[in-house]
Amino acid sequence: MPESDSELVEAEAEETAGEPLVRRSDQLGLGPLGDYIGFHLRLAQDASFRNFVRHTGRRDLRPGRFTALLLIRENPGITPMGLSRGAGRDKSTITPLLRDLERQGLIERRPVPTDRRSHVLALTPAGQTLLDELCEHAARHDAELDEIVGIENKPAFLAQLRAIIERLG
Amino acid sequence: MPESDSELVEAEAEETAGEPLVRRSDQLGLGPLGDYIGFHLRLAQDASFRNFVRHTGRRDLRPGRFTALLLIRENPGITPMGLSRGAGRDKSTITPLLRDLERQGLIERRPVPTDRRSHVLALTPAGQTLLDELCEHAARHDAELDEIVGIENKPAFLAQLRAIIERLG
DNA sequence: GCCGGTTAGTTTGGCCCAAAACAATCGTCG
DNA sequence: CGACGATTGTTTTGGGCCAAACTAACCGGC
Repeated sequence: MPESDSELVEAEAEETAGEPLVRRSDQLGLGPLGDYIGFHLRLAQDASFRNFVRHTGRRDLRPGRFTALLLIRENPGITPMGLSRGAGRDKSTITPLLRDLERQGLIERRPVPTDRRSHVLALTPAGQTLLDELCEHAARHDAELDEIVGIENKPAFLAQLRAIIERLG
Repeated sequence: MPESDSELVEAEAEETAGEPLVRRSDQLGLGPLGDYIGFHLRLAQDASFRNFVRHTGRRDLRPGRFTALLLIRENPGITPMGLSRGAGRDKSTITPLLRDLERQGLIERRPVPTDRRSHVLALTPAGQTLLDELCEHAARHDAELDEIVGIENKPAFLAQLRAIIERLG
């Protein structure tokens, strides 16, 4: 009976003292990624995004909605195309966003007499109220970022982000 | 015939010397957004993302795929969950991503004998070849970012991004 | 051995986003 | 005036991403 029913045993010899077959997920190497600005930019933006949502508590009002409402308030007479450029989003992204905001009674679209293709956007009273509330959350959220970066470093940090935004247009 | 067929004319009196009805899109105000780190983080990440795609030329291989391939190469024996944590993506995002990479013949999934729930990921030769090519594009892309930020500022800049990632994790 | 809590991976549903195709309108130039 | 190119906004299509619900498998204690 020396080797009656053993056939698939040798496959495990690989494990001895060599690398483990399965890599534990808490000791990963990043390779070149560890030094890439782009990679860290992505992770930092994700973290900031999630923190914003955590602050507002409402999952239905993401940064995109907030940006839209704020730009509408700050720029009376803005059109969807203006909003698209100001928010850095494609116009095809703006259409359903405005449709939702309008359906929720937060904004109004008014026809503009000089150009029948376009229309002008404005906050409703409900929209202003909601925006005021969101602004508080956003301010607290960004104050956290200020603290992490360090107030004294903020101007330089913002300048670097702006340089990336402009030079890579 | 002093006023034979004119009735809807008075509506235009509003335009005189007051604010224009329609805001031109090249002179937008940002309000509080102009000082928000989060807002600039989002725009910078968008710009970096688009620049990466521009460098590779291929619209089907976004940064997410690149990150996955690189982490698989850098961490032999990595599992989908490890990849999820390393790349900072939800595990439900990883599933279709791996399915596609496998269908394209770029990666392999091997069963792991000690845990029948999981499997181990590995690059195929085709995957290695493609990754090598992508690495060149990625290096050039990130070198642009280095230049924009300024090599002497890069360590501090990366440290600030990492601080955001960790403290808001 | 078995049972409750945990973990790996998949599926489903929903939002955000962009590219491309399209209709309506505008401006201009002849 | 009238035609042509540019611009506004919508729709369609396709992808990435997340959260929650689900299945299968693991692991601990009893």
